[in-house]
Amino acid sequence: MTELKASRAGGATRRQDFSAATRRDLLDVAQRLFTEQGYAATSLDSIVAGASVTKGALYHHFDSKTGVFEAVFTRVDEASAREIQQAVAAETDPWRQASGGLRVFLEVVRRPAYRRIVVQEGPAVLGPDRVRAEESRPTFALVHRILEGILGAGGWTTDDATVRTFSRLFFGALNTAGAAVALSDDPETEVARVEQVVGLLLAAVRQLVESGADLAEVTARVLPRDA
Amino acid sequence: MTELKASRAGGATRRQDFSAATRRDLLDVAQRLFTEQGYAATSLDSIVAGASVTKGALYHHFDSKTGVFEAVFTRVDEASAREIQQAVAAETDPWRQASGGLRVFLEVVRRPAYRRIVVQEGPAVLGPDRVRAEESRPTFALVHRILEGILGAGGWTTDDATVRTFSRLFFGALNTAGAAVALSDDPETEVARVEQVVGLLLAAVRQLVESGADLAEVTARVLPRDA
DNA sequence: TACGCGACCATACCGACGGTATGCAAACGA
DNA sequence: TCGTTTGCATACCGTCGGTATGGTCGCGTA
Repeated sequence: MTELKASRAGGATRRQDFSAATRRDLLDVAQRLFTEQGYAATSLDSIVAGASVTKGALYHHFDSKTGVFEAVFTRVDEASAREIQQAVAAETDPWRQASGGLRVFLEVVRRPAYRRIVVQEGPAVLGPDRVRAEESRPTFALVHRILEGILGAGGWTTDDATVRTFSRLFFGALNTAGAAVALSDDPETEVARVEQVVGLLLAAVRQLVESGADLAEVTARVLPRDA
Repeated sequence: MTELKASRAGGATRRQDFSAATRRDLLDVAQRLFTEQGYAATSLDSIVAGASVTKGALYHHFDSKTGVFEAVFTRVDEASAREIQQAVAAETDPWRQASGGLRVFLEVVRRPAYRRIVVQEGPAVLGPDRVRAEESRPTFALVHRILEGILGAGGWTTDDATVRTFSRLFFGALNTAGAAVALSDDPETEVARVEQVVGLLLAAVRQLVESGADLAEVTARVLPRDA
């Protein structure tokens, strides 16, 4: 991949540089193949062939095929989170943060790597134990923080558990929205529609929050606890 | 599985009865194993062994391993949709329909078969082409119809595409909510939290809808289209 | 009732894949 | 310079999804 591997990138010794280079090459090829063909259809042989190494090298750096996927998954997710974070950090008002973050997220989610690896195949490959640790995912943490700011605004202090549940719901909605956008024939107008709907939801929540209504009471009115 | 197969269940000829019985046995075993071990970890050999047949029988009824999964997927999804449909049909008011449907859905989604096969592994195994046809899924159709009623109430007629996008977002939120509930240490209180949050969202939307506000305008206010 | 036919399924086999055991060379610390 | 360890290559195995082929028994028909 890299013609002459890395020429003293930053590691202490030469050995470490070469090692890190082959590891990076493996991850690059794996990410490409996973994105193009999916996890199941991508063989380890094709990965090592693409990186011009053998399976010995792969199993030296990773413990299994799932391990390779997990490393790719983490890398893609972190890169996306960094990108969104930039847009969020540019604003201070929670609502404007949400606005900017949403726009960048809808941009990121259209990229094949994020969509296929993180959204589509990630949960199935890594399993529920990993999804359980969704709180540790950087993109989710971003959404959670923004929603904390929104729900906390106006002195609307709800307990942490509810905010976390709210974040999970919202995060799930965003992911499926992203999938819908990515698969759409006309992504541009689909993005516009998603922004409208999310805007509607946020506006509705905002109005309710700023009205100072009580959560439990409002909920009970809409979803009556019949006998 | 069934001791003496089916004894003239409903088919015209005896041959068809036996055939349908083995097919059903295969699906039963496959559903159990897919639920317990997941798609990848379930071998066709274990399926045919559980049904006391051979691979010849399996490949006579299905064209591939994915075909078996798809059949199981459809069966589980349809059964769940029927169950939810009953709760929905018991009400006429769209909001009460949503309330009842949500409660049953949160019950269904806690069952391992639905969670693992439909929510967790379905999208990854069947691929985006199938997810693209999400509109054809019975559970989604249910959500879509209810939300049509809600958004259409009060004369709030939005175009079909927006309603569909809204439904997709909401459906995605419900699925992740279901996963969160199923994986929770304390499912009961988690269900309560999800109902609160969904209630909050519905209440907020309801208030906004009934206020007769304009969608585009409201959205623009919350998510400003900066330069 | 004899019979030919086709649905239904069993058996045997193949190539590919994930994973492991072992060997080896070169770079590192001393 | 020398032993050690790190980084990787090679050879191999068990398992799995899928296929090709053959057999058998129920069923419509004459």
